[in-house]
Amino acid sequence: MINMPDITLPDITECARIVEEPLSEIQAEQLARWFGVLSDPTRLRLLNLIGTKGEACAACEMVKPLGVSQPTVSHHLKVLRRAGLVVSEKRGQWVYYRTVPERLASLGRILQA
Amino acid sequence: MINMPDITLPDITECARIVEEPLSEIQAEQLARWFGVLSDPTRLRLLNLIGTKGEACAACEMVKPLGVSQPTVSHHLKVLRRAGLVVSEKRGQWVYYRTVPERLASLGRILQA
DNA sequence: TGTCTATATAGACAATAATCTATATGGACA
DNA sequence: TGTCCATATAGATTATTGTCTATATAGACA
Repeated sequence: MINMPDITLPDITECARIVEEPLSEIQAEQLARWFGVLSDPTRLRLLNLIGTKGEACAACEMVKPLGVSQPTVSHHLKVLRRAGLVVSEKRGQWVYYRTVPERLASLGRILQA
Repeated sequence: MINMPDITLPDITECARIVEEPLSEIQAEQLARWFGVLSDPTRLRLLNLIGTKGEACAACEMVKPLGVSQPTVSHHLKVLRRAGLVVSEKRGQWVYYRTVPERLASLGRILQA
């Protein structure tokens, strides 16, 4: 079965486009947290690795190419999962990850004027 | 005269869309730095304030509504300026800021699959 | 049911970054 | 030219976060 995000972050499309409508203090904090998820190179590489492969297994396909420890990969995958940017699915002994492109896209739209 | 960015960050459009083409370690680091600029609520509020007003003066229009000190505003404006997300122009005694929407938009496109 | 292995958690540590107060700078205008 | 005010810098402090090692968990499969 597919893991859903632990934390349901507010629907990005509800936030004003960044340079158009006024942004409340709370919205700014939520948005900042979103961008914070993307502000780490290891997480971006994980996201990219999963995205380009279509699907990737945590330990078997990510630890070695990224050159960081297994707990570090686990930690970052959790951050991505909680943000809803990836979903995971256990098959056999391994956990496979896929990206959620719509989630990324909706974040991207905030930056388009 | 208009201030240009101190640091010329790599053209975002040269980076692969995040979930499509492979991302090098260096590209990931540059991208992460970009998103890092957007990962602070105070900076997002500054960007939004400037964007919605069309133009805003540093001390006279930003310090009070944001509820942070003048040096803090100055610091964040510098970060935004160096990232090329805003440009500044001195007129009379004040420095006025404008956003650079294309710069934001190109960053946004990276997230669109 | 027991063992083995993938993944997650705990806890420590180091680096980064956001904020403040105090002070410097520099340019506008009398 | 001198004063004043907007802005920038310096330096200290605190909070956050990314990483590691060590260990726990949990579930697949013999």
